Amino acid sequence: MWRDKYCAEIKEDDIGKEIRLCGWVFRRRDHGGLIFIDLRDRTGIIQVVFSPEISEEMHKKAHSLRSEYVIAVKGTLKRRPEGTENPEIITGNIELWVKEFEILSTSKPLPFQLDEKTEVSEILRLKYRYLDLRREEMQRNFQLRHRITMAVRNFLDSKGFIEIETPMLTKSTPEGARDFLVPSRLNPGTFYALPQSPQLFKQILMISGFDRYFQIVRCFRDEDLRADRQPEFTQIDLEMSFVKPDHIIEIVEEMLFKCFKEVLGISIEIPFKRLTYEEAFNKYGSDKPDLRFGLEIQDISEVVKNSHFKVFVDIIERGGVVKAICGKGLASLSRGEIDKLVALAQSFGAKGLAWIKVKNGFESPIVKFFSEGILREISERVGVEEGDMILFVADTNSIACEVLGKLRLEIAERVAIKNEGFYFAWIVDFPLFEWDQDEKRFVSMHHPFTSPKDDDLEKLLNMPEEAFKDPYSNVKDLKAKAYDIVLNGYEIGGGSIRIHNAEIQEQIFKILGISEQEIKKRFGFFVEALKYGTPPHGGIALGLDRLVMIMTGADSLRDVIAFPKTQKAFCPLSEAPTEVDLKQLKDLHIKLDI
RNA sequence: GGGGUGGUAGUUCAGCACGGUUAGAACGCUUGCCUGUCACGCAAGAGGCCGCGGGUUCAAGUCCCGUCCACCCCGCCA
Repeated sequence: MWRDKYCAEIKEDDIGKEIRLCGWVFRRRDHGGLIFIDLRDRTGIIQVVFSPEISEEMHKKAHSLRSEYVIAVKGTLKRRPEGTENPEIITGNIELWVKEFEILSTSKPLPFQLDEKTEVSEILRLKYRYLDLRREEMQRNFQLRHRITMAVRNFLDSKGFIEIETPMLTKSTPEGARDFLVPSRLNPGTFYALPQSPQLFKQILMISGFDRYFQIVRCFRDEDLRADRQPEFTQIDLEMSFVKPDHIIEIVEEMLFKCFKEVLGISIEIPFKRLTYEEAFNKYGSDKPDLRFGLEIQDISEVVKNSHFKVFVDIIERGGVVKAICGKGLASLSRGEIDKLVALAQSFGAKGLAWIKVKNGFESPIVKFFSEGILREISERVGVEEGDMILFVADTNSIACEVLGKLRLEIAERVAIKNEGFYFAWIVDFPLFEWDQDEKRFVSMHHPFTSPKDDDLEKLLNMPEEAFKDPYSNVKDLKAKAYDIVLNGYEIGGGSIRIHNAEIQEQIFKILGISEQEIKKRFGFFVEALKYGTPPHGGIALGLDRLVMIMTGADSLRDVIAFPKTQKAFCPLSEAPTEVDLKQLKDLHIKLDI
């Protein structure tokens, strides 16, 4: 053994003992006479002292120490002289007087400093990720991530779940996100896909009788990246047989309760709030509402339909709505800043954005179209105070809500009104399908294996084929046994009760416009499996990375994934992706066309 | 695919609106001094393709066009 203990685990009861430590030279303070080194490992730092009075030779050698050299030291632990204690660090009352030490490894001067003083560009941090990960903040994030996964594993194990691995080389599925493809050398011209999720396999495990499955599993989606989206990410995936939505919801609530308790020492409030999809959409313009603040969207169509503002009246008459939110603190915006806000609303899909400042009365070019009574009524509904601004979008309900929902987030970002803490909610009663304008067909809102609500089963099976191609048919009204879990405005998970009946499954595929031939080719194995005694089952997948991100307070997934990718899905450390040898391509029967 | 912000010593940034001597600061690095520091201190020094390409101009870090990269967002994606 090189060492007796970790640096920050040394306590005052070791005073007087001879102790061996290993670690990295964090900071050195060379006084010529005395040399102080902050020795660092994953637990923290401790001050070690090199004095010529202890060893002339070692003191001389210590002059050559530089940042991030790896050293092993042996010496006596002493209490620091009175007045030299450092209350900022755990080991601030003690220090190790070095008798002997060895330089195990030297380091080039660093491309960036490892202290938390300056924010370093991410590309550089990722290129030298091994250095970045040495930083205390990163060490903390990954230790926390580990404790979260341990809490999850222990909890699910205690509830009788078994962890089973599913293939990484699997089958491409046409619905959902773009697949990452892997060419098969042994089967020229064919490809595996990396899993977007283990969806079908975990359902087959239910058919196999495992009853309760879970997996902490990597998933892959070849879509554009965001701060909260990486091309590969990790899910806490679980599935149970003989359950209804409430069973899944309760087990997830209990799991998260244990997780927050064990890892952060926080008792979150369960059960979580539940919102229907419709409520969430109408109040917050989103299916993942951030409930850390108010600023709810208000429908004021009734109030303004008798006003003289023709734009609003016309839209209402054509079946549209007028909705508004409180622009907290925005009355001070200049005309130019308002123009920018309007442009932002337009970039979100609105035709325009009307506004009224609340500033010594009401101030706006459109104020003349409204009576004092109407203005007061609107103000009251929207909840504006002096210094705020009322923002209106008049459009179809879905556009009005979506645009105001995005503006709501923008406003909260600007005026910092978000509460601290963890605001969970379940979003339930999702539509089973939504209309895809590009493809001119219905697509699954969740995925094609989601069970309709019991009340809608009859309707679904008797749905005439003409309805499948009609965006206004009552296909859009069918509800799913699906639930999403939302935390602080992030969707951290989603699941559903699945279809366990081949007839219903085939009907769903028909509505999706997937031909029988296609069904057979893509999902044949699965539809066949459904016919051999399938228990009712359902499950959920939680985004582990997002959960860790929120629990650590990080604002990007990149800070909780050890080796993440940039927005162009590039890994600055390994420089993947790269070109490959022609020979490799030949083996795979692939010719490039670029 | 689209919009926004940024790219200047190793790092973080200033300089750019108004083009003009030798491109600055802080931290880091190197050397020397320093026995109680802890973001140690003091002194000296090294360090620049101003992202890349083109253009305007007597003159470009600064203006114009293009391009690449990073980040944030829309589309896309559970």
